[in-house]
Amino acid sequence: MVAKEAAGRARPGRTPAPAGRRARPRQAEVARLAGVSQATVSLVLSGRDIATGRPISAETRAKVLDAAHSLGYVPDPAASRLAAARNNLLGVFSFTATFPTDVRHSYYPFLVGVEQEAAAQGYDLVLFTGSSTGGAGAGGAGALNRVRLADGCLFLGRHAPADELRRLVADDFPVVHVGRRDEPEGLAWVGADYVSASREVVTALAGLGHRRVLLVREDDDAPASTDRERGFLDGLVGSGLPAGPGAVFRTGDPGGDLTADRVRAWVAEGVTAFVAEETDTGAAWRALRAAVDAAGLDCPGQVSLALLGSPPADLADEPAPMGFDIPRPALGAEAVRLLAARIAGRPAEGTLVACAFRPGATAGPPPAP
Amino acid sequence: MVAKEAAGRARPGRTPAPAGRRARPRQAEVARLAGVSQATVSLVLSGRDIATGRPISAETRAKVLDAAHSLGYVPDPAASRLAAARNNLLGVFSFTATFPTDVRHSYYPFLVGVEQEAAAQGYDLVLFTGSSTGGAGAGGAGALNRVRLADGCLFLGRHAPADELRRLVADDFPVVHVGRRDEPEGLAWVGADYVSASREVVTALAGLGHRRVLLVREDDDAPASTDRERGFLDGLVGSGLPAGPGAVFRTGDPGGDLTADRVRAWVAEGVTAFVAEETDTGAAWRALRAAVDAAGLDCPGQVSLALLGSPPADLADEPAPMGFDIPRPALGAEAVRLLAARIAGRPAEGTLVACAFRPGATAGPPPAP
DNA sequence: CGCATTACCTAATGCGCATTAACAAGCAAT
DNA sequence: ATTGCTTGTTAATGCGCATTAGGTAATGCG
Repeated sequence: MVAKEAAGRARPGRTPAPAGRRARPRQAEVARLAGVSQATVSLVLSGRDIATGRPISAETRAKVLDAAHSLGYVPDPAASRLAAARNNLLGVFSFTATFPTDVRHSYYPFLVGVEQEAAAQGYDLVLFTGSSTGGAGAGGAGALNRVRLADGCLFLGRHAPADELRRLVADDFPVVHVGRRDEPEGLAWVGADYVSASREVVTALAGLGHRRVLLVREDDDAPASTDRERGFLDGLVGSGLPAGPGAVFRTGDPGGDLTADRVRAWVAEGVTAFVAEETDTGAAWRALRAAVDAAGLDCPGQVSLALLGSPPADLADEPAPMGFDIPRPALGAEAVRLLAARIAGRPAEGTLVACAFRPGATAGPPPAP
Repeated sequence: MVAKEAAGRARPGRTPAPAGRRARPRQAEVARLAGVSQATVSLVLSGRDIATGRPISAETRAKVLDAAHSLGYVPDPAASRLAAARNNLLGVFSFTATFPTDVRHSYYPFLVGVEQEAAAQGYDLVLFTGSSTGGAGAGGAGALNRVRLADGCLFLGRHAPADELRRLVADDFPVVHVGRRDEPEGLAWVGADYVSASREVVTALAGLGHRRVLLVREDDDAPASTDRERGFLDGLVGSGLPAGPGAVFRTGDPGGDLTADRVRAWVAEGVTAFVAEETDTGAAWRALRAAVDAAGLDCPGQVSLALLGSPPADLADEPAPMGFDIPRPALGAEAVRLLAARIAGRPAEGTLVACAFRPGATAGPPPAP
């Protein structure tokens, strides 16, 4: 009961205007000062007069603008959103434990592009953090709800909760997922073209002369993994190489982990190149590198390695592996463009963005037999 | 005109309810289904019935909750905020160019504490990004305005715009600044006690036997710099050492930059220990290290170095310098506590938090003359 | 049995803004 | 003059929710 007294709003209740200086002025005050109606103020300030062909005389415009300026009027974003379903705010929600604002964070490069494009489109950004649990959940339906404060929302991460997303999509709330995603029907997304990029890497290896290539992937059926595997197999087939189930190894497969012995065995069978998928942890790549090292194999010399993605930040100073780079900033920017389209009512479907091939220094011709 | 048609809201205009499944249900729908009034729904869902001693029968409560659940009701945060001036959202605004590539993580540790404490207090977090310029600014008054979406807001950074902050404070919007700050009268803040911590470092150096100590600081009059200088000078005086203006060097001072020659000159004059202030870029510390290195001076042996703060993350693997650690997560948590108090209407003033002295490995006794 | 309590619930109102129907002029054409 | 059209402005309404001032039925008390 104390709490209600001095909340964020200057005058919560029906208390009459205070004696001294007015608190934050409303459009009504501006209107009074300018000698016009509140509706006119709204029209002028939102610039909708010209946009909607509802003209306002230059004189009136000036009066209103003067009044607003002298009173220091600023709009209430909550009220705008309530009344018009627009407040020029774009939400960004990521499903990692904490803030993706850390530079080392793998989502960071996306945000760079997101922010640029958002600014270019006249939107401000609002980041919602994923971890908090305490929130306002009256219905308990979930923390995702607060994104409705914004005009639309971007989602980052492999593990966005499908049901909550489905709900937003069903309500026709503008949502764009960064990363390909089939799950909620009708969800818009932007994704990197892992299939083509992976195919290209395999083709390059084949071009160097490799006849047996092995993919090391994690045991996780996210689209990002599936797509890479498909591109990998496509590439094998396209180059006339054997593409049986033996060409793919899942860490966690029955038969144990990725060990030096296993690598030696493969090499003995004729495998001359290894390809690892990239994930947010980079586990597959690390495991592969470790095993090859432990087996005492020289990398560009005896075996070739490639990474279907970019190396993790902490390995940035090692020689760049063959592979491809995901244009993360571009993806972020494209996501914003899609979202803006959704907000404007235009439909939007999934969009693929091409990756850039990276020759790197970890691949060469196979050793002579 | 196309735009208005399919905005974020399911049914923007006065169009009657659609034929098929209803879009996002309102309290009114819940009320209808439960056979009670909308007001009762609000009371039950907000839990305010028991809180305010306004009793609701268990039977009615159950009916309402059932209805809300079966309809999948979720509250509209914008409407909550508008009606009650509360939505359990805490804003966080930082004033560095939003996603700067090199600096960012210096605020990261704060956010860790902020997030934890916010969750503990039942708040969700919303991050506002600083750079965007395109936003809704009808009044042009500024991007800070959107923080009003939240119940209150935390501000991070040395260079928060004073006038915009003043405005929020004047409007009695709950604001807490992380970092000591005098500027807008009545602004609540939490800060680290740089004065005491810096004094302690100087005292430690004096205790090792140093008689002439020099402070290297940036040419920036933020309170964080001023406080460190004051503590530094206090420490000199307290230890009976000379504390004239010659004891402080500002990078950017007339007379040029921090060079190896200059360092040699100081050493020739009898300076045996150097102290650098910490800033978000770590520029002073970097410059000092570089100059000492270039001068060919051995660090713990010929000169002692200390850093008034923590080393930047990219230097984390070097030996830790003498200095102090700012308890950033604790500061963040304390800031949230203050902000929650402000939101609840309790007044809140500035709060200082103590830093932890760090002996480090860059300081030893001065060389024998 | 009349009146004051309590217990429980609802009608009404407004938060600040955007939108729309309606209206008031002004002016051209009939 | 009457009609029709364009231009400029306003009254009225509602977004979804919280809150306050009652209102009604059930109970207690003298």
